[in-house]
Amino acid sequence: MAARTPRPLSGFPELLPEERVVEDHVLDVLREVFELHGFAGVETRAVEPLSVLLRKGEIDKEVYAVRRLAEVAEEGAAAGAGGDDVLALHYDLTVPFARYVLENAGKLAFPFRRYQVQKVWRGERPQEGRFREFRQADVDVVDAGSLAPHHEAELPLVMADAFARLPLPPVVMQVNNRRLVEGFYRGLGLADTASVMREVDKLDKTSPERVRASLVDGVGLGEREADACLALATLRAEPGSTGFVDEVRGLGVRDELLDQGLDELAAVVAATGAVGGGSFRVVADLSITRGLDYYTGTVYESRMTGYEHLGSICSGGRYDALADDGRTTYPGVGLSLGVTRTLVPLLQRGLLRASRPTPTAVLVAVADEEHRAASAAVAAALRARGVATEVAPSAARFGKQIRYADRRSVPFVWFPQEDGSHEVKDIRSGEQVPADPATWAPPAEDARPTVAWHEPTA
RNA sequence: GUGGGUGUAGCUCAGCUGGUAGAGCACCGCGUUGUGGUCGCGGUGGCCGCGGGUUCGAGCCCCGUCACUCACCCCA
Repeated sequence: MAARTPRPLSGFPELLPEERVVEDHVLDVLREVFELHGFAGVETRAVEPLSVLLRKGEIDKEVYAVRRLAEVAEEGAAAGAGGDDVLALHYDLTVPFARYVLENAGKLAFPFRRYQVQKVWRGERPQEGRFREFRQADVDVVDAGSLAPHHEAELPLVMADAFARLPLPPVVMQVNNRRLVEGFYRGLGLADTASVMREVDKLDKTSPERVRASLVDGVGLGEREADACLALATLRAEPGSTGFVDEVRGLGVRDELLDQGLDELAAVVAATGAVGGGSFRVVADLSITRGLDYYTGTVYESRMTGYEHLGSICSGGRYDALADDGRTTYPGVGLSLGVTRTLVPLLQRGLLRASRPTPTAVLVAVADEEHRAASAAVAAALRARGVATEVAPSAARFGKQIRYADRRSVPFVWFPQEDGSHEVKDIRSGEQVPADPATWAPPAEDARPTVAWHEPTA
Protein backbone atom coordinates (compact mmCIF):
# COMPACT_ATOMS: atom_id res chain seq x y z
CA MET A 1 0.00 0.00 0.00
CA ALA A 2 1.45 3.32 -1.03
CA ALA A 3 2.13 5.89 1.67
CA ARG A 4 -0.44 8.67 1.47
CA THR A 5 -0.17 12.16 2.86
CA PRO A 6 -2.14 12.14 6.10
CA ARG A 7 -5.16 14.40 6.16
CA PRO A 8 -5.89 16.72 9.07
CA LEU A 9 -8.53 15.55 11.50
CA SER A 10 -11.36 18.03 11.52
CA GLY A 11 -11.81 19.74 14.85
CA PHE A 12 -8.43 18.67 16.22
CA PRO A 13 -6.24 21.66 15.41
CA GLU A 14 -2.45 21.39 15.35
CA LEU A 15 -0.32 24.49 15.22
CA LEU A 16 2.86 25.18 13.30
CA PRO A 17 5.89 26.19 15.40
CA GLU A 18 5.36 29.87 14.62
CA GLU A 19 1.73 29.64 15.73
CA ARG A 20 2.68 27.66 18.78
CA VAL A 21 4.99 30.52 19.82
CA VAL A 22 1.92 32.76 19.87
CA GLU A 23 -0.11 30.33 21.94
CA ASP A 24 2.73 29.84 24.39
CA HIS A 25 3.06 33.58 24.80
CA VAL A 26 -0.63 33.90 25.57
CA LEU A 27 -0.47 31.03 28.05
CA ASP A 28 2.53 32.65 29.76
CA VAL A 29 0.62 35.92 30.15
CA LEU A 30 -2.46 34.17 31.50
CA ARG A 31 -0.45 32.21 34.01
CA GLU A 32 1.35 35.35 35.14
CA VAL A 33 -1.85 37.34 35.57
CA PHE A 34 -3.74 34.55 37.31
CA GLU A 35 -0.90 34.09 39.78
CA LEU A 36 -0.64 37.84 40.30
CA HIS A 37 -4.23 37.67 41.48
CA GLY A 38 -3.46 34.84 43.84
CA PHE A 39 -4.92 31.89 41.99
CA ALA A 40 -3.22 28.53 42.50
CA GLY A 41 -2.56 26.28 39.52
CA VAL A 42 -4.38 22.97 39.38
CA GLU A 43 -4.53 20.22 36.80
CA THR A 44 -7.08 17.44 36.76
CA ARG A 45 -6.98 14.14 34.90
CA ALA A 46 -8.31 14.10 31.35
CA VAL A 47 -11.04 11.57 32.10
CA GLU A 48 -13.92 11.44 34.54
CA PRO A 49 -16.46 8.75 35.24
CA LEU A 50 -19.35 9.35 32.89
CA SER A 51 -21.66 9.79 35.86
CA VAL A 52 -19.68 12.85 36.98
CA LEU A 53 -19.97 14.51 33.56
CA LEU A 54 -23.60 13.65 32.97
CA ARG A 55 -25.49 15.02 35.89
CA LYS A 56 -29.19 14.56 36.46
CA GLY A 57 -30.03 12.40 33.55
CA GLU A 58 -28.75 14.51 30.66
CA ILE A 59 -28.22 11.89 28.01
CA ASP A 60 -26.72 13.59 25.00
CA LYS A 61 -24.00 15.90 26.19
CA GLU A 62 -21.44 15.59 23.44
CA VAL A 63 -18.84 13.67 25.40
CA TYR A 64 -16.29 11.19 24.16
CA ALA A 65 -16.33 7.87 25.99
CA VAL A 66 -13.02 6.15 26.58
CA ARG A 67 -12.80 2.39 26.58
CA ARG A 68 -10.10 -0.23 26.44
CA LEU A 69 -9.82 -1.92 23.07
CA ALA A 70 -10.57 -5.27 24.68
CA GLU A 71 -13.82 -3.83 26.03
CA VAL A 72 -14.88 -2.69 22.60
CA ALA A 73 -14.68 -6.29 21.45
CA GLU A 74 -17.26 -7.26 24.06
CA GLU A 75 -19.63 -4.56 22.85
CA GLY A 76 -22.91 -4.24 24.66
CA ALA A 77 -21.94 -5.74 27.99
CA ALA A 78 -19.96 -2.69 29.05
CA ALA A 79 -21.98 -0.15 27.11
CA GLY A 80 -25.29 -0.19 28.89
CA ALA A 81 -24.60 -1.56 32.34
CA GLY A 82 -21.23 0.06 32.98
CA GLY A 83 -22.50 3.07 34.90
CA ASP A 84 -19.73 4.69 36.86
CA ASP A 85 -17.12 2.50 35.31
CA VAL A 86 -17.41 4.09 31.89
CA LEU A 87 -14.80 6.81 31.49
CA ALA A 88 -15.17 9.89 29.34
CA LEU A 89 -12.96 12.82 28.32
CA HIS A 90 -13.95 15.96 30.19
CA TYR A 91 -15.83 18.53 28.10
CA ASP A 92 -15.07 21.49 30.37
CA LEU A 93 -12.86 22.24 33.38
CA THR A 94 -15.54 23.33 35.82
CA VAL A 95 -17.23 19.99 36.40
CA PRO A 96 -13.92 18.17 36.99
CA PHE A 97 -12.90 21.00 39.29
CA ALA A 98 -16.10 20.64 41.31
CA ARG A 99 -15.35 16.93 41.67
CA TYR A 100 -11.76 17.80 42.67
CA VAL A 101 -12.99 20.21 45.34
CA LEU A 102 -15.27 17.58 46.86
CA GLU A 103 -12.51 15.00 46.77
CA ASN A 104 -9.93 17.28 48.40
CA ALA A 105 -12.15 19.49 50.53
CA GLY A 106 -10.29 18.50 53.66
CA LYS A 107 -6.94 19.65 52.24
CA LEU A 108 -8.00 22.90 50.59
CA ALA A 109 -8.30 26.29 52.24
CA PHE A 110 -11.53 28.15 51.48
CA PRO A 111 -12.32 30.33 49.71
CA PHE A 112 -10.22 28.39 47.25
CA ARG A 113 -8.87 30.26 44.22
CA ARG A 114 -7.58 28.19 41.35
CA TYR A 115 -6.64 28.51 37.71
CA GLN A 116 -6.53 25.60 35.31
CA VAL A 117 -5.32 25.52 31.72
CA GLN A 118 -6.04 22.27 29.90
CA LYS A 119 -7.51 20.78 26.79
CA VAL A 120 -11.12 19.67 26.74
CA TRP A 121 -13.05 17.55 24.23
CA ARG A 122 -16.53 17.85 22.79
CA GLY A 123 -18.01 15.64 20.11
CA GLU A 124 -19.56 18.45 18.08
CA ARG A 125 -19.51 19.29 14.40
CA PRO A 126 -16.54 21.62 13.99
CA GLN A 127 -16.55 24.92 12.14
CA GLU A 128 -14.63 28.16 12.47
CA GLY A 129 -13.92 28.76 16.13
CA ARG A 130 -15.53 25.44 17.12
CA PHE A 131 -13.33 22.47 17.79
CA ARG A 132 -13.56 18.96 19.15
CA GLU A 133 -10.29 19.30 21.02
CA PHE A 134 -9.47 22.72 22.38
CA ARG A 135 -7.73 24.52 25.21
CA GLN A 136 -9.47 26.48 27.93
CA ALA A 137 -8.03 28.68 30.67
CA ASP A 138 -10.29 28.77 33.71
CA VAL A 139 -10.27 30.83 36.90
CA ASP A 140 -12.70 30.02 39.68
CA VAL A 141 -13.32 30.91 43.30
CA VAL A 142 -15.11 28.30 45.40
CA ASP A 143 -16.11 28.62 49.04
CA ALA A 144 -17.62 26.27 51.58
CA GLY A 145 -21.20 26.99 52.58
CA SER A 146 -21.61 30.44 51.04
CA LEU A 147 -19.68 32.52 48.53
CA ALA A 148 -19.32 36.28 48.89
CA PRO A 149 -20.94 38.07 45.94
CA HIS A 150 -17.98 40.39 45.34
CA HIS A 151 -16.14 37.50 43.65
CA GLU A 152 -18.62 37.83 40.80
CA ALA A 153 -17.10 41.23 40.07
CA GLU A 154 -13.55 40.14 40.83
CA LEU A 155 -13.29 37.57 38.04
CA PRO A 156 -14.06 39.99 35.18
CA LEU A 157 -11.39 42.25 36.64
CA VAL A 158 -8.86 39.39 36.49
CA MET A 159 -9.71 38.80 32.84
CA ALA A 160 -9.54 42.53 32.13
CA ASP A 161 -6.02 42.50 33.49
CA ALA A 162 -5.13 39.57 31.24
CA PHE A 163 -6.63 41.05 28.07
CA ALA A 164 -4.88 44.35 28.74
CA ARG A 165 -1.58 42.48 28.31
CA LEU A 166 -2.56 40.43 25.26
CA PRO A 167 -2.19 41.56 21.64
CA LEU A 168 -5.87 41.01 20.82
CA PRO A 169 -8.78 43.12 19.58
CA PRO A 170 -10.88 44.89 22.26
CA VAL A 171 -13.15 42.57 24.19
CA VAL A 172 -16.65 43.34 25.43
CA MET A 173 -17.94 41.20 28.28
CA GLN A 174 -21.71 40.95 28.54
CA VAL A 175 -23.11 40.14 31.94
CA ASN A 176 -26.55 39.01 32.95
CA ASN A 177 -28.13 37.12 35.82
CA ARG A 178 -30.19 33.98 35.57
CA ARG A 179 -32.12 34.75 38.74
CA LEU A 180 -33.13 38.03 37.18
CA VAL A 181 -34.36 36.39 33.99
CA GLU A 182 -35.93 33.41 35.75
CA GLY A 183 -37.68 35.71 38.20
CA PHE A 184 -38.93 37.96 35.44
CA TYR A 185 -40.42 35.03 33.53
CA ARG A 186 -41.90 33.66 36.74
CA GLY A 187 -43.42 37.04 37.52
CA LEU A 188 -44.99 36.92 34.06
CA GLY A 189 -46.47 33.55 34.93
CA LEU A 190 -44.46 31.61 32.34
CA ALA A 191 -44.01 27.89 32.92
CA ASP A 192 -41.43 26.78 30.34
CA THR A 193 -38.71 29.33 31.08
CA ALA A 194 -35.97 27.23 29.48
CA SER A 195 -37.64 27.34 26.06
CA VAL A 196 -38.11 31.09 26.34
CA MET A 197 -34.43 31.59 27.15
CA ARG A 198 -33.50 29.41 24.20
CA GLU A 199 -35.43 31.60 21.79
CA VAL A 200 -34.40 34.89 23.37
CA ASP A 201 -30.81 33.84 23.14
CA LYS A 202 -31.04 33.84 19.34
CA LEU A 203 -31.46 37.61 19.34
CA ASP A 204 -27.85 38.12 18.30
CA LYS A 205 -28.34 35.97 15.22
CA THR A 206 -31.80 36.94 14.09
CA SER A 207 -34.28 39.78 14.37
CA PRO A 208 -36.50 40.65 17.36
CA GLU A 209 -39.51 40.08 15.09
CA ARG A 210 -38.54 36.50 14.38
CA VAL A 211 -37.80 35.79 18.03
CA ARG A 212 -41.16 37.25 18.95
CA ALA A 213 -42.86 35.10 16.34
CA SER A 214 -41.30 31.89 17.62
CA LEU A 215 -42.11 32.86 21.20
CA VAL A 216 -45.76 33.18 20.26
CA ASP A 217 -46.08 30.37 17.72
CA GLY A 218 -43.44 27.97 18.98
CA VAL A 219 -43.35 28.35 22.75
CA GLY A 220 -46.97 29.44 23.01
CA LEU A 221 -46.65 32.76 24.83
CA GLY A 222 -49.32 35.41 24.67
CA GLU A 223 -48.61 38.60 22.77
CA ARG A 224 -48.11 40.61 25.96
CA GLU A 225 -45.73 38.05 27.49
CA ALA A 226 -43.70 37.86 24.31
CA ASP A 227 -43.43 41.63 24.18
CA ALA A 228 -42.34 41.77 27.81
CA CYS A 229 -39.65 39.11 27.25
CA LEU A 230 -38.33 41.04 24.25
CA ALA A 231 -38.42 44.31 26.14
CA LEU A 232 -36.32 42.76 28.89
CA ALA A 233 -33.85 41.11 26.53
CA THR A 234 -33.19 44.23 24.51
CA LEU A 235 -32.09 46.28 27.51
CA ARG A 236 -28.44 47.32 27.45
CA ALA A 237 -26.31 49.44 29.71
CA GLU A 238 -23.11 51.40 29.30
CA PRO A 239 -20.15 50.28 31.43
CA GLY A 240 -20.71 51.14 35.07
CA SER A 241 -24.29 52.23 34.50
CA THR A 242 -26.99 50.61 36.60
CA GLY A 243 -29.75 52.49 34.89
CA PHE A 244 -31.14 49.20 33.62
CA VAL A 245 -32.48 48.47 37.12
CA ASP A 246 -35.12 51.17 36.84
CA GLU A 247 -35.84 50.20 33.25
CA VAL A 248 -36.53 46.61 34.27
CA ARG A 249 -38.72 47.76 37.16
CA GLY A 250 -40.51 49.96 34.66
CA LEU A 251 -41.66 46.86 32.79
CA GLY A 252 -44.02 46.26 35.68
CA VAL A 253 -43.12 42.70 36.59
CA ARG A 254 -42.80 41.93 40.32
CA ASP A 255 -40.98 38.91 41.67
CA GLU A 256 -38.68 38.19 44.60
CA LEU A 257 -36.13 36.30 42.52
CA LEU A 258 -36.16 39.11 39.97
CA ASP A 259 -35.26 41.61 42.68
CA GLN A 260 -32.39 39.47 43.92
CA GLY A 261 -31.04 39.08 40.40
CA LEU A 262 -31.31 42.79 39.74
CA ASP A 263 -29.34 43.59 42.89
CA GLU A 264 -26.64 41.07 42.00
CA LEU A 265 -26.27 42.29 38.43
CA ALA A 266 -26.21 45.93 39.51
CA ALA A 267 -23.43 45.15 41.97
CA VAL A 268 -21.29 43.43 39.32
CA VAL A 269 -21.80 46.20 36.78
CA ALA A 270 -21.11 48.96 39.28
CA ALA A 271 -17.86 47.34 40.41
CA THR A 272 -16.53 46.67 36.92
CA GLY A 273 -17.51 49.85 35.14
CA ALA A 274 -14.20 51.62 35.45
CA VAL A 275 -11.83 48.94 34.17
CA GLY A 276 -10.26 47.90 30.95
CA GLY A 277 -8.61 50.96 29.51
CA GLY A 278 -10.16 50.28 26.12
CA SER A 279 -9.06 46.66 25.80
CA PHE A 280 -11.87 45.24 27.90
CA ARG A 281 -15.21 46.52 29.08
CA VAL A 282 -18.08 45.03 31.01
CA VAL A 283 -21.68 45.80 30.13
CA ALA A 284 -25.05 44.53 31.28
CA ASP A 285 -26.83 42.73 28.47
CA LEU A 286 -30.13 41.20 29.44
CA SER A 287 -30.30 38.92 26.40
CA ILE A 288 -27.41 36.76 27.61
CA THR A 289 -28.90 33.58 28.98
CA ARG A 290 -26.73 30.94 27.43
CA GLY A 291 -23.94 28.89 28.89
CA LEU A 292 -23.71 25.65 30.76
CA ASP A 293 -26.85 24.60 32.61
CA TYR A 294 -25.28 24.59 36.08
CA TYR A 295 -25.09 28.39 36.25
CA THR A 296 -27.57 29.75 38.76
CA GLY A 297 -26.90 33.50 39.04
CA THR A 298 -24.48 35.78 37.27
CA VAL A 299 -23.57 34.67 33.73
CA TYR A 300 -20.85 36.10 31.49
CA GLU A 301 -20.10 36.07 27.77
CA SER A 302 -17.37 37.95 25.91
CA ARG A 303 -16.74 38.79 22.30
CA MET A 304 -13.83 40.25 20.39
CA THR A 305 -14.76 43.44 18.59
CA GLY A 306 -14.76 42.76 14.87
CA TYR A 307 -14.88 39.00 15.43
CA GLU A 308 -18.27 38.70 17.08
CA HIS A 309 -19.23 35.90 14.68
CA LEU A 310 -16.87 33.58 16.54
CA GLY A 311 -19.24 33.69 19.49
CA SER A 312 -18.19 33.99 23.06
CA ILE A 313 -14.48 33.58 23.74
CA CYS A 314 -14.71 33.91 27.51
CA SER A 315 -17.76 32.74 29.39
CA GLY A 316 -18.74 31.63 32.84
CA GLY A 317 -21.01 32.20 35.73
CA ARG A 318 -21.95 31.51 39.28
CA TYR A 319 -22.85 27.96 40.22
CA ASP A 320 -24.43 27.44 43.63
CA ALA A 321 -25.09 23.73 43.57
CA LEU A 322 -22.47 22.08 41.38
CA ALA A 323 -20.35 20.75 44.26
CA ASP A 324 -22.29 19.18 47.08
CA ASP A 325 -21.25 16.22 49.22
CA GLY A 326 -24.56 15.96 51.02
CA ARG A 327 -23.39 17.85 54.08
CA THR A 328 -21.68 20.91 52.65
CA THR A 329 -22.38 22.81 49.47
CA TYR A 330 -19.49 24.55 47.74
CA PRO A 331 -20.80 27.43 45.65
CA GLY A 332 -18.44 28.94 43.12
CA VAL A 333 -18.02 31.43 40.33
CA GLY A 334 -15.72 31.06 37.37
CA LEU A 335 -14.68 32.25 33.95
CA SER A 336 -13.40 30.14 31.10
CA LEU A 337 -11.29 31.65 28.34
CA GLY A 338 -11.40 29.71 25.08
CA VAL A 339 -7.73 29.89 24.15
CA THR A 340 -8.11 27.86 20.95
CA ARG A 341 -11.25 29.65 19.80
CA THR A 342 -9.60 33.01 20.39
CA LEU A 343 -6.28 32.25 18.74
CA VAL A 344 -6.80 29.88 15.83
CA PRO A 345 -9.05 32.14 13.70
CA LEU A 346 -6.64 35.06 14.22
CA LEU A 347 -3.62 32.88 13.38
CA GLN A 348 -5.30 31.65 10.21
CA ARG A 349 -5.94 35.22 9.12
CA GLY A 350 -2.30 36.09 9.78
CA LEU A 351 -3.34 38.82 12.22
CA LEU A 352 -1.45 37.41 15.15
CA ARG A 353 2.12 36.49 14.33
CA ALA A 354 5.39 35.55 15.97
CA SER A 355 8.58 37.22 14.87
CA ARG A 356 10.14 33.83 14.19
CA PRO A 357 9.26 30.15 14.48
CA THR A 358 12.25 29.06 16.55
CA PRO A 359 13.79 30.43 19.74
CA THR A 360 17.22 30.56 18.11
CA ALA A 361 18.75 34.04 18.20
CA VAL A 362 22.18 33.07 16.88
CA LEU A 363 23.28 30.48 14.36
CA VAL A 364 26.98 29.66 14.68
CA ALA A 365 28.38 28.87 11.25
CA VAL A 366 30.64 25.85 10.77
CA ALA A 367 33.67 26.39 8.51
CA ASP A 368 34.25 22.66 8.01
CA GLU A 369 33.53 19.55 10.00
CA GLU A 370 37.02 19.62 11.54
CA HIS A 371 36.15 22.95 13.15
CA ARG A 372 32.65 21.98 14.39
CA ALA A 373 34.00 21.75 17.95
CA ALA A 374 35.13 25.37 17.80
CA SER A 375 31.64 26.45 16.74
CA ALA A 376 30.10 24.33 19.46
CA ALA A 377 32.30 26.08 22.01
CA VAL A 378 31.04 29.46 20.84
CA ALA A 379 27.47 28.22 21.17
CA ALA A 380 28.13 26.97 24.70
CA ALA A 381 29.59 30.32 25.74
CA LEU A 382 26.56 32.17 24.39
CA ARG A 383 24.06 29.76 25.95
CA ALA A 384 25.81 30.10 29.32
CA ARG A 385 24.66 33.72 29.26
CA GLY A 386 21.14 32.90 28.14
CA VAL A 387 21.51 33.49 24.41
CA ALA A 388 19.47 30.91 22.46
CA THR A 389 22.03 29.45 20.06
CA GLU A 390 22.29 26.61 17.60
CA VAL A 391 25.16 25.36 15.48
CA ALA A 392 24.75 25.11 11.72
CA PRO A 393 23.61 21.60 10.75
CA SER A 394 26.21 21.23 7.99
CA ALA A 395 29.40 22.89 6.90
CA ALA A 396 27.81 23.93 3.64
CA ARG A 397 28.77 27.07 1.76
CA PHE A 398 28.33 30.08 4.03
CA GLY A 399 25.64 31.32 1.71
CA LYS A 400 23.58 28.24 2.51
CA GLN A 401 24.22 28.55 6.22
CA ILE A 402 22.99 32.13 6.13
CA ARG A 403 19.97 31.01 4.15
CA TYR A 404 19.28 28.36 6.78
CA ALA A 405 19.12 31.17 9.35
CA ASP A 406 17.12 33.45 7.08
CA ARG A 407 14.42 30.84 6.48
CA ARG A 408 13.85 30.65 10.21
CA SER A 409 14.17 34.39 10.77
CA VAL A 410 17.16 33.75 13.04
CA PRO A 411 18.52 37.30 13.29
CA PHE A 412 22.26 36.64 13.79
CA VAL A 413 24.88 34.39 12.20
CA TRP A 414 28.18 33.96 14.00
CA PHE A 415 31.43 33.39 12.09
CA PRO A 416 34.46 32.00 13.95
CA GLN A 417 37.52 33.30 12.07
CA GLU A 418 40.64 31.35 11.17
CA ASP A 419 42.80 33.51 13.42
CA GLY A 420 40.67 32.72 16.48
CA SER A 421 38.74 35.98 16.47
CA HIS A 422 34.97 36.17 15.87
CA GLU A 423 32.46 38.14 13.87
CA VAL A 424 28.67 38.28 14.13
CA LYS A 425 26.39 39.34 11.31
CA ASP A 426 22.92 40.80 11.59
CA ILE A 427 21.43 39.21 8.50
CA ARG A 428 18.58 41.72 8.32
CA SER A 429 20.91 44.73 7.89
CA GLY A 430 23.88 42.80 6.57
CA GLU A 431 26.10 44.52 9.11
CA GLN A 432 28.94 42.27 10.34
CA VAL A 433 31.09 43.25 13.32
CA PRO A 434 33.82 41.74 15.55
CA ALA A 435 32.39 40.10 18.68
CA ASP A 436 33.48 38.20 21.78
CA PRO A 437 31.62 34.99 22.72
CA ALA A 438 32.22 35.82 26.38
CA THR A 439 30.44 39.18 26.32
CA TRP A 440 28.31 39.66 23.18
CA ALA A 441 24.53 39.52 23.47
CA PRO A 442 21.74 40.32 21.02
CA PRO A 443 19.48 43.32 21.62
CA ALA A 444 16.75 42.48 24.13
CA GLU A 445 14.04 42.54 21.45
CA ASP A 446 15.87 39.81 19.51
CA ALA A 447 16.55 37.51 22.46
CA ARG A 448 13.38 35.48 22.00
CA PRO A 449 10.56 35.42 19.45
CA THR A 450 8.05 38.21 20.01
CA VAL A 451 4.33 38.20 19.31
CA ALA A 452 2.46 41.04 17.71
CA TRP A 453 -0.91 41.96 16.24
CA HIS A 454 -0.81 42.96 12.59
CA GLU A 455 -3.67 45.17 11.44
CA PRO A 456 -5.53 43.72 8.49
CA THR A 457 -4.44 45.52 5.34
CA ALA A 458 -7.46 47.08 3.67
C1' G B 1 -27.70 14.10 14.66
C1' U B 2 -30.17 17.29 10.17
C1' G B 3 -29.41 20.08 5.55
C1' G B 4 -26.14 22.61 1.62
C1' G B 5 -21.16 23.05 -0.78
C1' U B 6 -16.29 21.16 -2.13
C1' G B 7 -12.50 17.10 -3.11
C1' U B 8 -6.72 17.83 -9.17
C1' A B 9 1.28 18.63 -7.01
C1' G B 10 3.54 20.32 -0.17
C1' C B 11 0.13 25.24 -0.67
C1' U B 12 -3.52 28.31 -3.77
C1' C B 13 -6.03 26.94 -7.96
C1' A B 14 -6.96 26.21 -13.76
C1' G B 15 -8.44 22.08 -16.77
C1' C B 16 -13.52 23.71 -23.09
C1' U B 17 -19.25 19.51 -25.89
C1' G B 18 -15.56 13.13 -22.43
C1' G B 19 -9.82 12.50 -26.25
C1' U B 20 -3.10 10.56 -23.05
C1' A B 21 -2.30 16.14 -16.52
C1' G B 22 -1.31 22.35 -16.18
C1' A B 23 0.08 27.32 -13.76
C1' G B 24 1.80 30.28 -9.71
C1' C B 25 4.04 29.76 -5.00
C1' A B 26 7.25 26.50 -2.23
C1' C B 27 11.42 23.06 -2.62
C1' C B 28 16.29 21.40 -5.13
C1' G B 29 20.28 22.53 -8.69
C1' C B 30 23.16 25.80 -11.91
C1' G B 31 24.71 30.88 -13.26
C1' U B 32 27.78 32.47 -8.33
C1' U B 33 34.54 27.45 -5.85
C1' G B 34 33.17 29.75 1.23
C1' U B 35 28.51 35.51 3.04
C1' G B 36 21.91 34.71 1.91
C1' G B 37 17.84 37.74 -0.08
C1' U B 38 17.03 40.04 -6.38
C1' C B 39 17.23 38.13 -11.32
C1' G B 40 17.80 34.25 -15.22
C1' C B 41 17.82 29.08 -16.65
C1' G B 42 16.81 24.09 -15.39
C1' G B 43 14.74 20.22 -12.20
C1' U B 44 12.02 17.06 -8.39
C1' G B 45 7.15 16.38 -7.33
C1' G B 46 0.07 13.68 -9.34
C1' C B 47 -3.68 6.04 -8.03
C1' C B 48 -7.36 13.94 -10.41
C1' G B 49 -10.27 11.46 -2.25
C1' C B 50 -11.81 6.07 -2.61
C1' G B 51 -15.00 2.05 -4.89
C1' G B 52 -18.19 0.72 -8.71
C1' G B 53 -20.88 1.93 -13.40
C1' U B 54 -21.59 4.07 -18.58
C1' U B 55 -18.10 4.53 -22.84
C1' C B 56 -13.55 2.66 -27.95
C1' G B 57 -11.88 6.21 -24.24
C1' A B 58 -13.59 9.33 -17.67
C1' G B 59 -10.20 14.57 -13.84
C1' C B 60 -14.92 15.69 -16.56
C1' C B 61 -21.10 11.82 -16.94
C1' C B 62 -23.99 8.27 -13.26
C1' C B 63 -24.31 5.58 -8.37
C1' G B 64 -22.16 4.75 -3.71
C1' U B 65 -18.73 5.93 0.02
C1' C B 66 -15.25 8.73 2.86
C1' A B 67 -13.09 13.31 4.04
C1' C B 68 -13.17 18.45 4.40
C1' U B 69 -16.30 22.70 4.79
C1' C B 70 -20.69 25.97 5.83
C1' A B 71 -25.42 26.37 8.34
C1' C B 72 -28.72 24.28 12.20
C1' C B 73 -28.29 22.27 17.22
C1' C B 74 -25.13 23.35 21.15
C1' C B 75 -21.20 26.09 23.03
C1' A B 76 -15.05 28.12 24.61
